[in-house]
Amino acid sequence: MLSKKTKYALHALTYLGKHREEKAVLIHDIAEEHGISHKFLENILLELKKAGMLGSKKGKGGGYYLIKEPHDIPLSKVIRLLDGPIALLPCVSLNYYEPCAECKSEVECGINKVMIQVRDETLKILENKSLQDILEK
Amino acid sequence: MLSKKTKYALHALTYLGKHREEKAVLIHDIAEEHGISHKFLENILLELKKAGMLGSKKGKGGGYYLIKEPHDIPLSKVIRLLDGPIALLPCVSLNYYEPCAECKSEVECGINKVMIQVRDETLKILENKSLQDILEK
DNA sequence: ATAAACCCTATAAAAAAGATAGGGTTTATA
DNA sequence: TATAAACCCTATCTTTTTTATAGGGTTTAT
Repeated sequence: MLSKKTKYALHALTYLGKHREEKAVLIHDIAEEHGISHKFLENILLELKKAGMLGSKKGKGGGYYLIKEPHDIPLSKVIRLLDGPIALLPCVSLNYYEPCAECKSEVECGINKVMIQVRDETLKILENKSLQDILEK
Repeated sequence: MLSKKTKYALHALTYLGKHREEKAVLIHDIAEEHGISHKFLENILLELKKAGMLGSKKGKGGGYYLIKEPHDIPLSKVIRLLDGPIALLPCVSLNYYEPCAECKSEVECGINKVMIQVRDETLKILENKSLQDILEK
């Protein structure tokens, strides 16, 4: 399951996407819209900013705004940033690979073979669907 | 990511599948093979048993054994039993549905639409792949 | 009888997730 | 240029979930 962090991030991005004509959107407004803690959301927006998805303007009248076109923000990127691996096993993760402690041999293991299929089908969707698709619904 | 519980369960089932000619396999043997805590694994096997996937024999000379053909144990069932929902969002889970607190309207939300696709593609694999496939590798 | 092995429930420990706190820096504007 | 608004940053606390352990109960082959 996606963490709240990721869900909040997706909702925040959606909100920003819907308010693209505005120069900057306040954390406060996004938080209120979705009933999220202001401070918790702040941390998330900061991460999104560091990852290059958002821009911000400090000071009075400041706020956050998208700096990419919605179709250039794949959902896989958001999920990986906030939640880490998309794969169901560390040993088949493309971005966060780690061996499984309880597994003697990745070559002989039959479990990872299936999980590679799941990973690939999932990525086929999440790498091709973007914020644009969420906005269009 | 799959929890250790689920991973251990899959390894245990695999072990039992490989030792089907034996009448009963000891928890101890499975635990040792994969470096798992005996007692932790015991709880897991108990859950699998209650779910009707395993049989057991008490007393000296007892142990666990499969009571279904490996191809009749879909991976989706094991995962759902130990880990719960397979879907990435509670609001698109078929077996563990719950609304998302931060979401105002499921109809208007664009996020769940994508997650339904992911769920369906994932299930297409996990409901059709079984212990048999893991054993065959 | 005894020892081996599963059965069951409760609790503890560790890790992860979620949330909060508080001050720092920047900037529009009066 | 003082002030208030708003983002920036890091640390800590709380809660929840996951992982693991403990200890005794019951069954059964020998």
